[in-house]
Amino acid sequence: MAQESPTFSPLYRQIKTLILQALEAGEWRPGQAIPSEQELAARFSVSQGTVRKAIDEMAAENLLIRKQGKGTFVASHNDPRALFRFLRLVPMDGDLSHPQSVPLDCWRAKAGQEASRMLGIELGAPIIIVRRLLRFAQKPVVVDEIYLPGDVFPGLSFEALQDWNGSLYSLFETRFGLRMIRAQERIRAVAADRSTSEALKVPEGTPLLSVERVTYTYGDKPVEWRRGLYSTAEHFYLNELN
Amino acid sequence: MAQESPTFSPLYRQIKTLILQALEAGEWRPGQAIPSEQELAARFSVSQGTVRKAIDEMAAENLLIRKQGKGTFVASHNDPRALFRFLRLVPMDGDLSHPQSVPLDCWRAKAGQEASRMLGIELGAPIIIVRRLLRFAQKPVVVDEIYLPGDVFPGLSFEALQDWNGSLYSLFETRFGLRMIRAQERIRAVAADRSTSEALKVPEGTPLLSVERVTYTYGDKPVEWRRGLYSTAEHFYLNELN
DNA sequence: AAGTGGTCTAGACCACGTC
DNA sequence: ACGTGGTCTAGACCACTTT
Repeated sequence: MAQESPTFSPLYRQIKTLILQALEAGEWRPGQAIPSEQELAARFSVSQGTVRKAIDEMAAENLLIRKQGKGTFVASHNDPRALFRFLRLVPMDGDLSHPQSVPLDCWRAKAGQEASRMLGIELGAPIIIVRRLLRFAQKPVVVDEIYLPGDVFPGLSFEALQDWNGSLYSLFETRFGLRMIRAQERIRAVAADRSTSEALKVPEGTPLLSVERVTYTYGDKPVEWRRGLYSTAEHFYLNELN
Repeated sequence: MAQESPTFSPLYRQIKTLILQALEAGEWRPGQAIPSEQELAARFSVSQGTVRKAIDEMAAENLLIRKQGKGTFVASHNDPRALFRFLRLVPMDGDLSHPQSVPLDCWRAKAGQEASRMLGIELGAPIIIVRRLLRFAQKPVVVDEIYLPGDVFPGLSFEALQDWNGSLYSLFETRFGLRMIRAQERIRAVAADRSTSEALKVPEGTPLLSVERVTYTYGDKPVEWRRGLYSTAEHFYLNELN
C-alpha cells in the first residue's frame, strides 16, 4: 500500500514547532515563565494534553524547565545548574568549587579553512578568537581557544570578557541573545606544546586531552568552535553512558 | 505544612518497578516481545495510559524498544545498533566498519583495593581479568583490561572469548544472562607504556586516552570495571552534549 | 480483518507553590 | 483559596504490521 501521508507529523509536534518559533523569536526571555499549558492550549486550539506532550519533549531537550506548582520556564545558562551540562571536567578529589574563567586574549581575524567549515561560514568571513584559561581552586586546568562568527557577536571585546563574572555561555545569552542548545565534542590525546605547557604549568610533552567542540543554537546553527586542552593530572572528563 | 506523603510514588512508577522486576527475573528474554499494553494494563489493573507512561520511561532508558504495529521488545546487545551505545570511538575518515575484538589473555585473580571498590565486592573475592585488543579495519586502536566479578561469570575462559563472534556485552547477555544497562566513563590523557605501545604499534610515550569504565546491570549493581587505552592517531572519542 | 503501538480528547483529581 | 504542573482514566481514532 502507498503511504497516504509520507510527511505525516502529529499535532503535538506541530505545536512544538510553534513554541520553538516563539522561543527563537524571543517572545519569552531565558529564565522567564512561558504561558500555562491551559493558555497555550487555548492559543493553539488543541487540548491541554497535546500541549503537554510538546512541552515534555522540549523539557527532555533542556529547552524548557518544568516546575510543579510554579510554571514552565525558558532554560537559561545563567542557571548555575547549567554550567556542568557542557563542562564535563571533574576534580579527582571531589572538590565541587566552581571554575574561574580568565581571559588571556581576544582578537579579530578572517576565517580559515577549518574555521569556515566548522562554523558554516564563508572563507575569509570575520571571526573573533578568544583565548582563555580555566582554573579550579586557583590551579590552571584548561586552555581554550574559541572561534566565533564575527557578525553574531558584535562588540565582543577583551574588556567585556574581563568584566563578566559567570560562564561564557551566560555572557553570550545575556549580551547577544544567543542560546547554546547542544554541542558535539571530539576528544583526542595530545602532547603539550611549549605555550600550552607554560599556561597549564605542566612539563612540555605532558599528555593532555584535546577537546574540540562545536556548539549549536536554534535550528542547528553552529555558532562556536573551540579547542580545549585539559590537564588531567588532578581532573578527569566524566561521561555517563545511558 | 507537613507533607502528607513524603514517599509518594505515582502509579505508573510502581508499574514500572513491576515490569522492571519481571525483566530482571527473566520473564521475557532480550530481543523478545513483552505483552501488549492492553494485556499489561489488565494484568496490573490499571488503564492502558498508565502502562504506556511506564513503558515510555523504560524506552527512554534503552531498556525496552517500541516498534509501532509490532509490539514492545526487550533491548538486547545482540542488536548491532547497540554496539556504539557504549563505544564512542569514531574513525576520523568516516569509515563505518565494525571493530574486531581480539582476546589477548584471560586469567583468574583476587580483587585488590581498587577492583573491590569499583565492583562493590569484598577484598580478595575472586575476579576474572581479560585483556583484549580492538581493531578497526585491521589496525589496533584500543587495548582493554577488563575486571569481572568471578561469581557472576562462571566458566568464562579464553577459549569462550575466542569462539565468540560479536561484542563482549552480547556474550555476557547470551552466556550469563547479564544485561548491561548503563556505564560511567572517566577519561584522562596518559603516555603509552612499553607493553601498550607494542600492542597498539605506536612509539613509547605517545599520548593515549585512558578510559576507565564502570558498567552497571539491573539495580545499579556494578558488574564490570575496565580500563581502555585508546590510540587517537586516526580516531577520536565522540560525545554529544544535550 | 485483526492486533499493535501512537495520537488526541475531555474530565476528574492530586501535589506543589503562592497569595 | 487559587493556579500551576502531574497523574489517571476512558474512549475514539490513526498509522503500521501481520495474517
